[in-house]
Amino acid sequence: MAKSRGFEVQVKVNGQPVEVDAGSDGFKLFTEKTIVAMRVGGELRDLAHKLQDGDQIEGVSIGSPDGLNILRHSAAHVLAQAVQNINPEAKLGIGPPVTDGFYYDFDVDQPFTPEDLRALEKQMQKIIQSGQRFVRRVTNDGDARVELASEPYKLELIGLKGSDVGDGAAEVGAGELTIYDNIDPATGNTIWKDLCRGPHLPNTRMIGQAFALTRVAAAYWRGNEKNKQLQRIYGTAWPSKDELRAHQERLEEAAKRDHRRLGAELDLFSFPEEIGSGLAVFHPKGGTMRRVMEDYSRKRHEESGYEFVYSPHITKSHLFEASGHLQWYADGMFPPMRLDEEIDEQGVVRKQGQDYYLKPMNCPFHILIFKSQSRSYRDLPLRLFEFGSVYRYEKSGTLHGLTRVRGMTQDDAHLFVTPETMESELTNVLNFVLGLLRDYGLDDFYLELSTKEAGNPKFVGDDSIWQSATATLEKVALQSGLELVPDPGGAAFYGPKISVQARDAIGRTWQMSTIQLDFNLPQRFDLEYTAPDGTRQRPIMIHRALFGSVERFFGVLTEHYAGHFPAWLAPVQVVGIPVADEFAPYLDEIATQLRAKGVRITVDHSDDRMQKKILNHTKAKVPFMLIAGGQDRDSNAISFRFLDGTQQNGIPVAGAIERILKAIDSKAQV
RNA sequence: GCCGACCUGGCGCAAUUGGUAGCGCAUCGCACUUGUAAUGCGAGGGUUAGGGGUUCGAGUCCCCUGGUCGGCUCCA
Repeated sequence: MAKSRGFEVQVKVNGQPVEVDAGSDGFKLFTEKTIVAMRVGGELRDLAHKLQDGDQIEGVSIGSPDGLNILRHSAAHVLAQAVQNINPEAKLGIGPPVTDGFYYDFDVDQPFTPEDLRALEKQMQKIIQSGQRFVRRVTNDGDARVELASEPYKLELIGLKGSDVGDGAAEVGAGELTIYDNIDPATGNTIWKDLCRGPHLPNTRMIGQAFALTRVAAAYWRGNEKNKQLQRIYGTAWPSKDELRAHQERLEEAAKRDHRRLGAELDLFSFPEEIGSGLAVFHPKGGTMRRVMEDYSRKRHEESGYEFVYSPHITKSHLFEASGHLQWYADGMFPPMRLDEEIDEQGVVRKQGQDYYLKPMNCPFHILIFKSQSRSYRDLPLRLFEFGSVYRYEKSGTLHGLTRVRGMTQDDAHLFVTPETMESELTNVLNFVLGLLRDYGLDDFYLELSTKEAGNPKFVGDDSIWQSATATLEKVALQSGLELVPDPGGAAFYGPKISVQARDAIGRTWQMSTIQLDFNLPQRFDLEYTAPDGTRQRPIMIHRALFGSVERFFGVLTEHYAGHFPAWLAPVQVVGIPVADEFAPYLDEIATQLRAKGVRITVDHSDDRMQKKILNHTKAKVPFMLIAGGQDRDSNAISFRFLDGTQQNGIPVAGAIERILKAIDSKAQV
């Protein structure tokens, strides 16, 4: 370390005062290899950044969220360099870190193939091992335009700057324009460079071996459908091979839970090609589960003051003109069926036809039920509930198993309330929703408040109405004590909403219930009730889906439980396995007793060996296996085998029945 | 909708440079009657997603349609 010549600067490192020579950089302060960057006065900087007197400094460890982003961002640069090594004609898009990894977009003539990824990984290895230094260089618009003349997308970013860039924020920050040079440590030559805000790892070598390119995809430049599609390469990078392996194992665990796979394995549902994309059929086992889910929901709704209504799947166009759906969301609806039109020989319409639409939402129907009679304030809150089948023409590329379909069943309720009761009703609804979700086994929530985006014509209705509605929702959400995350611009076109986000067993979050306030439809349909003073008043509508859609909720629960459902939901709750045929009648008799109590039980009469039966029913994830042989029959007992492989032998039949009923009743996962 | 990859008996997979479809599981039959994750033997089942083209010959090559997957966009 060079001795100071006459003056030193004082900085604070993690709050502790430290004196260093003038002109020192972060490498002087942090000798541990795990520190890859630093925060200076809160700003992320390269370790090569020169320290100033009075700087408040913290080291950024590679394993921290900031450190991981820097690692992945640097890996993205190396990927881009590798691509241009192999194909110098490739034009660079953007290359930011994302959750668990990074991507880089390229404009290339030939899309990348999976084989290209292997070659690119090798090329990246070479770059990483060559130990190139990432060196930050401040430039200006004019110079950068000259340097990057052959990179049209970078030029566009230079023109945009700061806050306008969206995803390009990793390239050009709000402050000065910078380029990172990749310097060959042996020669000092610049091997490659990229417009970038940084910071970066000091050296490519620090990326190490724990990275992988994972997939290729297309992505619109700057996320806009109207722009050219670039070819995107996704990768992942971690501080160590163990962490990379752990990440890959998490992906494998998620794949094992994939409801599309489990749906086929457990014979729950399928998507026959003959029906059409995004349209599911539920098989007997899935159907049983659905019925149980729905029945329980019905029971709880009934207890909570909801009334049950039914409405048809199709309607004449007028209803959706009145509701505004055809004006705003016709693209998301199936095209109309034109009925009753009569045309003469000359092709002239003799009788005007009628357009019928499949319904994408239930609300207009429930509104008509409200309007079927004069309403008094005594009728309110009126809570109308329906498992309503709706159809939405989702773009083919967005369909995904049961979680994104074209035909689904909403557990939909519309509540008509007075302004005075709106707040208490919203509170009730939120508590009801959370309580019911807990019964189905989800208990880790946060809330999202979706509000309108100023100036977007998609949102209909008065600003002042939006403001008061939003304020009320926020108040109710905060009272719940749950974490509340803002979602600006995420509102429905007719009003703001609270959505309940649930974390599943492996920490993924799913949007579940939504509670939406609507001041718009009551107005469009001219809804009224008579107030205590005899005046006519407009009710407020609350839209509320609890599962969201039954199909989607079914998929989420399947993934949450990995197919190992709690006994009350399991399609087959108990299976009897005789040690030999002669014990089957003994089990049949126990099965009769259990069936009388409403338990879903089968006795396996197949001529498989007992061991094979255990295998089969374990794979089918039946919560209780009841095994019976001579010892059990002699003592009027049975033996339990559970899915984790444990067993309890010689349990008296009466106790066993009680054990099973208790598990079902308590909604426990056995 | 856009880009790319893919589609072989119910399911999971094989089939050298285009040469005439195999395996495992499942299903069915027979035998076995067994104490906690696969008993043995045998049988049936595919116009290789559908259609068209190239070729003496197509699961293999080309085109169209449908569907699936990964992304982008969208998500009332």
